[in-house]
Amino acid sequence: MGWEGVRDEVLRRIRARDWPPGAVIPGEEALAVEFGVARATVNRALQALAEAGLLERRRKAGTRVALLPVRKATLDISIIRQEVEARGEPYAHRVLAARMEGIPLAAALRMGVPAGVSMLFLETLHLAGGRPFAHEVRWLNPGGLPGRVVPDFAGMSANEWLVQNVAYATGDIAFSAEAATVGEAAALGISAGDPVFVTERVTWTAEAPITFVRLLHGPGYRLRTVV
Amino acid sequence: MGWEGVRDEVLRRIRARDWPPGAVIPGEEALAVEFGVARATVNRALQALAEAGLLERRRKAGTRVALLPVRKATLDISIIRQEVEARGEPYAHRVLAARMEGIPLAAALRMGVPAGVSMLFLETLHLAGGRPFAHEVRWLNPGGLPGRVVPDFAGMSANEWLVQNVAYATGDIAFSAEAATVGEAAALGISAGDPVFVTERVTWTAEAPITFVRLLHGPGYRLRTVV
DNA sequence: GGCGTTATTATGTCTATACATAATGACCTG
DNA sequence: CAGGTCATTATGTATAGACATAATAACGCC
Repeated sequence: MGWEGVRDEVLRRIRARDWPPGAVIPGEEALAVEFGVARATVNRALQALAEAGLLERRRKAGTRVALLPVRKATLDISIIRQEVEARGEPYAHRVLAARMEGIPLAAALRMGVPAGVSMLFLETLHLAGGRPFAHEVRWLNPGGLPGRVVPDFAGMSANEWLVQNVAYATGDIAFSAEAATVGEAAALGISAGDPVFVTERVTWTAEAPITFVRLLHGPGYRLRTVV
Repeated sequence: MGWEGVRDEVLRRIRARDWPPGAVIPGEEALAVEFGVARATVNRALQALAEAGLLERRRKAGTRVALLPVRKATLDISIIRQEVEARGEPYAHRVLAARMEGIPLAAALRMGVPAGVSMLFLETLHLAGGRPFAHEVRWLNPGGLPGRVVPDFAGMSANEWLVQNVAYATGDIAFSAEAATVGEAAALGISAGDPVFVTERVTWTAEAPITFVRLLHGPGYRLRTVV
């Protein structure tokens, strides 16, 4: 029995309530003996279950079944082009605006910089099969970029360029539902006031804030967790 | 240097483009020698980075820096009561409807059962500080529950009861933005057509589908990733 | 009894070694 | 040259043993 086998058996016992919520389960040593494996193998299995939120582990106190397991859902944040192509539709994008501009307060707060700082403002429309798929508004901090060089984003969207050139950064993401403004509705080909799915993302490197992007998807868009 | 140290150093080299996207990085053995640790320690570090989507590993082929790293965002799916209380507001809920009913096609498709099967239909309003916080519509399969016993959900919401009693199940989650119907708007105290943030969740155990729930959050709600 | 100190203990991690597994690339054969 | 076979190789996993760490429980002191 490998560590996945141990994991599955422990999971089975949790689900079967052999070990009810809140109960302390046997120690790694005991389980290792029972399953006939090394303690390290049990450790790997229990760590995986703890990571998933089903077990709570504390040194000395032992391992217990989580009382209110926090289910962790994971989302794949992929490039919009990939997302569109995965639907079997041809991707295209149009840059609607690209200019240096002082950033407004809302964006400044999220990026943790003073309002009014000059950044590159980008407005982009992403198309799937020729129809509007997502509307993107972005502030980009040129000072945080390698070589401080910014391409025009005609050939490659900022989304994709950043992933390839400033990738491996950290960030926060928030999702919400909002009513489309007149301008947003026009870009997406919907009516003002229609509900839009909003993704807001802030990206930093260790040194500097990189970008704040606000992405709008029109009606019909669904964001799904990966299994 | 522990495995986290190795992970951080590898991450640093990726970000610094010492190892550019697509490049094959040295093998575990070589890195172990370089860092002066055991191969198992390097393995742990590289596995963590592969899990995060920054490295791609294949037996024999080696480890390479991901060309288009798929960033994985994780969400904590907590109990609504906890979510409300975390905001410092008192939680309450009201069961608006609870009756056996044949499930409609949309719910049947998502649960993978024939339409019209009789299930418990629940409509619940979750309140934060006395104001509507979320509107919940749920179909619950009594056959999948332990002892086939279903409480009334006056004292504890179905949300919380399920987590405690049928927990550790698997599920799919999808998010979208929709316009509130007249009935939904009335329940949430908003206007019909206002954008609502919709969470749809299907839950199974190994044996049977358990529940399909559609959760509506009014304007102002934001779903955030955990760091 | 209250409180600070110490011993104990379960998990966390590292090591060295070994074998398993998958996939590549070279080799061989028709 | 096409196609199949096999050796090679990097990762995947298991092992026993050891020490580190954190947190509880026991102890002793006042």
